[in-house]
Amino acid sequence: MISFDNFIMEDSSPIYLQILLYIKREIIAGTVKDGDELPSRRMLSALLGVNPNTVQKSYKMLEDEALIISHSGAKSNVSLDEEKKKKIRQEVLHADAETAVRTLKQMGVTKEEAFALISEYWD
Amino acid sequence: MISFDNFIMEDSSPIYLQILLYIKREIIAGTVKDGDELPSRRMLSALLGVNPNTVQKSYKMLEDEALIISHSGAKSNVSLDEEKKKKIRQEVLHADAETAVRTLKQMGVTKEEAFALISEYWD
DNA sequence: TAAACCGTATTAGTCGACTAATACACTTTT
DNA sequence: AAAAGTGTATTAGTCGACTAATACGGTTTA
Repeated sequence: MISFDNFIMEDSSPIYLQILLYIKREIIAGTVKDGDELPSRRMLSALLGVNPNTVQKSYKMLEDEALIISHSGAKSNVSLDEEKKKKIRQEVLHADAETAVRTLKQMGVTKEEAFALISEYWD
Repeated sequence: MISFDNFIMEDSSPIYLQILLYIKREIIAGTVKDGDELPSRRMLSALLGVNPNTVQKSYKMLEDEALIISHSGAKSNVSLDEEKKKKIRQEVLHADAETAVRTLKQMGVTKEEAFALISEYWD
């Protein structure tokens, strides 16, 4: 069962996108594997304090990307192979790194200062 | 006059916040200094292709934080001292670094891999 | 001085994100 | 078989972000 212990809700970004990204990042980390069971829409919505429809929207998008499979009436499961993993790794990791570099560079931070910052906030 | 050449509009985040953050990051970079002139609401909205009210909202929030001063009828100007600069540096740089580290760590990236990633996307 | 720009404000409307309540058919569990 | 949980769908409504059009008075500029 996928854990949402480390999920932190931001504002200024749609919740359904945050849930979507959280799951994708867990897939990249390898903590979520092929066949893993997802929490039900109702359970997760109760856990996060959001509406079931919001979770449903996240799950629907994941299903449209063929990253999960929903069996009507039963639990939903993760569906992964190496190709899919490589694809979302490229997609999410790329975007996150690019965004981080772009904002840091805009603020005039040098590469060495960036390393120092990363180190500082890593622990 | 503040330049918006490097401004890239994202979706999934309110435009008025993106403009606000862009200006704060330019202040941190030092490319925007005390007394600098801001583009007028109408000019910037035309440049970015958004509604004048959206820009007005960004400027109003900057004025509420005393980072800019608006003279009714005339141009608006940046208002900075060392204390303000230190404060927003702490606010924005802190948040950006923290977000970057949190997402990278969630994806199972090690500190060394993070350095390699930053290096890769830096140029 | 007159034109052109400026900041500010108001009103109305659209649209997406999200909530709320409910229903139905299917699967699993007891 | 019955109960509980599940995915899916529908309808209605709220709320914030954003657009659109317009107006007014002050400042700058030619």
